[in-house]
Amino acid sequence: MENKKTILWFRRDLRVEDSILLSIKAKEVLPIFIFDKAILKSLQKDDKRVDFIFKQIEKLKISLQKIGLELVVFYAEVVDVFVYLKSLGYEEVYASVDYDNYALARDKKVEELLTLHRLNDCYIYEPNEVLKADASAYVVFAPYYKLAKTLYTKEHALKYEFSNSKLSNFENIDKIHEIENQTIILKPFAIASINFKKNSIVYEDSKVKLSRLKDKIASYIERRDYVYEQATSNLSVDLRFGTISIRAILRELIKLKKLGFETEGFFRQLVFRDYYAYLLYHFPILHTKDFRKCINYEFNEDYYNSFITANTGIPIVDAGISELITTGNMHNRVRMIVASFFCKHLLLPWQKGEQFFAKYLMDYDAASNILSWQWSSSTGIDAQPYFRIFNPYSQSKKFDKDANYIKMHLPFLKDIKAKYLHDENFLFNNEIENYPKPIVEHKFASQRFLNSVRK
DNA sequence: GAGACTTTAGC
DNA sequence: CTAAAGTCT
Repeated sequence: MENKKTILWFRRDLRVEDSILLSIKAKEVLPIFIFDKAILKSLQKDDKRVDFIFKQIEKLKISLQKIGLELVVFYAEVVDVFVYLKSLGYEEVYASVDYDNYALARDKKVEELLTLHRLNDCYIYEPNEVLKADASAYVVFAPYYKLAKTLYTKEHALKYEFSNSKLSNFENIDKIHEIENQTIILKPFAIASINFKKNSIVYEDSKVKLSRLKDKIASYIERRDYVYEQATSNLSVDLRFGTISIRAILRELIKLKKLGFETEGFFRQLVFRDYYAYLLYHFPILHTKDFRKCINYEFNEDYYNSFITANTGIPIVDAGISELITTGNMHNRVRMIVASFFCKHLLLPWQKGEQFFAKYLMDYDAASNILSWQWSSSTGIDAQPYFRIFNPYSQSKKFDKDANYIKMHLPFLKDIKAKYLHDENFLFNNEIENYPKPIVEHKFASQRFLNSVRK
């Protein structure tokens, strides 16, 4: 290792502070980031995530310069980048783990070219760290969590320091290196060079969000489901791209605990995120297939189109879809409500809903998204029991009592009394300007779903 | 507002 | 035996 030319491949860890990648000791290192053509080609040119990532890459480049390094940015197919770097004498690459199908297939191809070292930078635990006595994986969260807690040590929250490795010599370091047909094309360092549009959104700094956790943590468990309140951490997008280290969050929790705050509820949610990545790692079939229960889905295109255009006539559902499309985010409780509605009331296959979320969510994470949809549809491992069907009206009444969330995202409903927006009878029997009547009736849809479960 | 509904891993 | 992001009566 000592004499090798080493690539540090940033992907889900777009930061300098507390980076396992930068703690790697090597003779000379080349930090890189790849705008993957295989992924980008399927996205719309104004995709908010690409804009977000580009802005993080600009920040990362500057942060790396401050410690004597540079970031080389590629716009290419991943394999083409490593063929090129191999031709320049690079022999090994370090990168954070990624367990979704696309990432696994991509990494396998990279491994055929160079030595790939995987780093567990994104999760608290290693995938084989929390296992049953017979060394198999847990399929129920409660016992997984119980063991995970007892295994948790200070080491899990360790802060990694920069190894002071020296930068490898590389030309045109300030350009974007596009590779097309084995040819390098040098382009200016701008989002237009990867054929995407700049967005005017200003993203909140992850450290600011983390510092705000102190004000939220005490009431987190009690308030996090109230969809109009800013009671959640909003850190999911930072965990997705590694603009904050999971260990930095753990250290913050340790600090808050010392100050006397009850932090376990939030910690448990972080472990849930770990657990979902762990399940996808141990049971890759979950990517696409129903695991436990099977549902006789019917793909009704009218239902689907009503759903994705926020025209189901159920206010909480349409408000959620509206939030997703306009902001790239959706409150977690609303994600559960709309996913349940999609699978159970509309009898649409969860995979279609998962893909729809994937298209818009800023914090899109394959493991969290797939496993959450599998939970909602009652088809996954440790999923919601199939007979438990969310009543969207009860849910909105409970978690958006004054309909503030609904009215924020569907402003044309602002003059309707909140209680009517949670009232199925009212919505069925009254005309609302510019708004359709509900496309399904709750009781009918629930019954239809139960009849569609293959036992 | 307490109890029924209902499944099953894991200890 | 316990636990699991709920609903309905």
